[in-house]
Amino acid sequence: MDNKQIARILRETAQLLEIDGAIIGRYRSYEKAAELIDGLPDSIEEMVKDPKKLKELPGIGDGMAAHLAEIVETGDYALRKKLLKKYPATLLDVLQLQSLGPKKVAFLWSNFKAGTVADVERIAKEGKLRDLPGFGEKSEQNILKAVEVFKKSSGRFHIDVAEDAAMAIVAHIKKAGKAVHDVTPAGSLRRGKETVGDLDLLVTLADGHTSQKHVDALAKHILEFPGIDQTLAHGENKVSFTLQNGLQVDVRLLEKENFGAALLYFTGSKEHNVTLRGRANDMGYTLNEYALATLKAEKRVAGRTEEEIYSKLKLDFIPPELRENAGEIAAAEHHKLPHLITLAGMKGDLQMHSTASDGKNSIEEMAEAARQLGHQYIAITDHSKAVTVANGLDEKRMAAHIKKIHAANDKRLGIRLLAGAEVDILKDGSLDYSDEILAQLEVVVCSVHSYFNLDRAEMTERMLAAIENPYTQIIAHPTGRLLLRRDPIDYDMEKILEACAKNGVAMECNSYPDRLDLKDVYLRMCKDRGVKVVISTDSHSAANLSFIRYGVTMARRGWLEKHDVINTLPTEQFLAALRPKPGAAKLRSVTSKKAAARR
DNA sequence: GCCGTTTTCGGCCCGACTGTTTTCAGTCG
Repeated sequence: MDNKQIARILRETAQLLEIDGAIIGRYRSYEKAAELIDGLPDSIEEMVKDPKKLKELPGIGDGMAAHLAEIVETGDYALRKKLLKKYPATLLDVLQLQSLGPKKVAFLWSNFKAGTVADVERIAKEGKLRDLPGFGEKSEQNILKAVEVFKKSSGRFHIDVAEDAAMAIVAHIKKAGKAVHDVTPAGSLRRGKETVGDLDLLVTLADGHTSQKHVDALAKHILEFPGIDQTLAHGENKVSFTLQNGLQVDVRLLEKENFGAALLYFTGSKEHNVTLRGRANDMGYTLNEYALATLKAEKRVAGRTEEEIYSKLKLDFIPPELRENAGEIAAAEHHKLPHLITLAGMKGDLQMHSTASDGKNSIEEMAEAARQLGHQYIAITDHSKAVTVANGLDEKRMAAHIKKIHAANDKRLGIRLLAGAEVDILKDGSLDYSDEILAQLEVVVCSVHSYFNLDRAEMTERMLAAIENPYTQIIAHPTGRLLLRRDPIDYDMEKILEACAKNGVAMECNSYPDRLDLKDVYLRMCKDRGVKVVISTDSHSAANLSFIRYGVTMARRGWLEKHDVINTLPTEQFLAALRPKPGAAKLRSVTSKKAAARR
């Protein structure tokens, strides 16, 4: 059982304990243990073998160590089982409803045996909620709205949708003129999470425009944004609203003096913040969204920038993409943070489609758009024949298409065009083209588009067969996930990455906002295991090529540095870093033998 | 349940906002 799973079990325990009315400290200790384990580089499964070492971890005592041992051994533990006898697991769904917290959930459970979202909806619709203590007509309405949000979706949005909305709102707020010093997106958008639950925007007030009168006027202006569906809150320094697509937006109005503390606070993640505040306490400080201050005298020591707060906490500056409490704080303390890859470092794009299959633009149009982005090379990778719905190319068409790509390359378009294909990995793991065609391709990108539901063992075998095929160079959108729509395919990632490392096959970090596949944890595994990564867009139009910025963001979330990603290399070096073609490998070994003979 | 050079008992991150209350509990991020 990995750390994430253990952390989830502990977090669930904390929530159930809170519903159960446990005192704050008791459930906090489970939350804290979950936070700690979530961000721990070492495996708990290993650590339970040595209870003494386990108990050296802050927040792990005798009790928690015993729980952990039981969880690792049996997959569950007595306390959680006991709680789940008392309360249904579906109460955790109810707890997710906006405006319902542990107290009210417990109340509804004990008085109405309301254990599911559907139960709560029914009771609210019958109008039974409004007369209960602590409830009223308004909270009844809010709960019904929350039920709708819960039913409609996971309540999350693709990163491009969130980014577009943020840009539009920022532009609107800036129209307020000289009252606004700056507008900065924070929250999960700033951390580059692949989906965003709500938008957090920080508005810093210009000097001389900080009185409540000014703030009120500005808030009024913000609430005139044309895309607003509903205003949720309108306080002294915060306005919240939902957009017509359901995305919730929180805008905070603050003084420049507090900007750094607020940015840190509202960027999160929550777990990162909690850990930072704990560290602050240990060092004799207290940290809130206004400042870092001394605990005793409450004397302000930092707050204008994030940099000065990290510095006072004796930490290197932590890039937002890393703030997930996944070991970044320890790394910052020991000056071990990675030098993250940047968009400017990208030199090519290895997956895109043209009008030959399901793309919207010609080879030349894709080339020109890529050149304008500053790329030195791109691979045109249209679909193979198995993907009939995408007008995949059979061998004859592909042979002609390869010639067409070479011909376009000869036109000297200011960018190197590589003849590639996105070759389907068939059900049995074989590739959708003959070796003859594969040998003609300069870049062979392989991916799964069918039979997503094979069992884990079969899927692992299928992927291993594809990776061991000597023509395979890159595995595209490796888990096949579609964010908010389709779960990743299930296989043994450890085994797959081991095979990739052994065979020199690169894993794709897919930049398309619906995919963003691989996820951060797997990218980090690639790095740790020496698996090469390429960042590609999977573009289906020239406009999509700029999506590469999302891929770079994901790579940063995966702690990747320039040297981890091979399409940061110039053309010839990149080609040399790709897995050599079977013919080329033979050639190379012959020449090296000759060289050896000469010596 | 954990922790301690102010504490072995009494705290646990912290402040804003809402809605239901008439001074504050509950929720949220």
